Amino acid sequence: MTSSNGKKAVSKKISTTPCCTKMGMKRGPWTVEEDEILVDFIKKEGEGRWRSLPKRAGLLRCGKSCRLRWMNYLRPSVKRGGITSDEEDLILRLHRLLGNRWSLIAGRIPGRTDNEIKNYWNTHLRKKLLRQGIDPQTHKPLDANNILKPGEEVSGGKKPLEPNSSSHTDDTTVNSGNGASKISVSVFGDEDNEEFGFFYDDKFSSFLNSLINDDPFDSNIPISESMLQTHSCKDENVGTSCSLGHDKRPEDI
DNA sequence: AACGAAACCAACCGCAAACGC
DNA sequence: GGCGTTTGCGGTTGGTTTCGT
Repeated sequence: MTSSNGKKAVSKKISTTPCCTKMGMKRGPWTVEEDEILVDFIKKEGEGRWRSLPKRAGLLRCGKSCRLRWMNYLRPSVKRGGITSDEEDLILRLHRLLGNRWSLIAGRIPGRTDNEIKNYWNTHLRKKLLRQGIDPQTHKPLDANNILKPGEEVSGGKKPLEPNSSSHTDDTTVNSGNGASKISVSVFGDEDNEEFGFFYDDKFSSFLNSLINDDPFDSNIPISESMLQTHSCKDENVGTSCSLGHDKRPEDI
């Protein structure tokens, strides 16, 4: 697309059950003009009320598309450019702990979006771990037959994600839904799952901070799903929303 | 230079939770 | 509490770019 990433803005495809084309909405890559309209409007009116935003801003896009474009690309806090080795290390650590909870992972990496991290994981880190003989979902060693050798391709080609990958219950288990369900995390190798108890916000924060700074797992700090929810954040410095549940809308804050 | 394969990544979809009445 | 609407998330798609032959 032509917009800020330099790619061509070409209108194209797209599949069969569009939510936007129903109402005559435009789909596909954003143009520079559309980006400008969206940025200008949000500067004036602020984020939120995505459903009505396109109409108010004069865009022929659905609200979802506007939100996505803003969150993943147009926000000033979004950092462009390659993932650094430090960021990569952090992503690995956080993924080991949290699994495919991209928004939560992104929330701890300033300027990176969930979509970007998800893409980076699927195209780089997943393969890297496989080459090292590590299961990218469980972070456990693979058996010898499954180790990806240099130059070998991940089976499944362009479908890097395992079906139901989010539902496996090995060592990084995250129950679906929010509620009061607990997250059970084992990061200590091949031992049985560690079922952590509940604890509170400050501990979660320090836990994640220790994750960033050092190996947190020596500390045996337990982590619960409810804490992850509580730490939904709209960090000014952090590009993406990182709630597990759903954030309060801006007008509610 | 031409072609095909692989890699990359923006954007889409479906779903579930939160919200508001 | 029920119900419709809105928002946000994770998984997936497919067009474009890059790489290899």
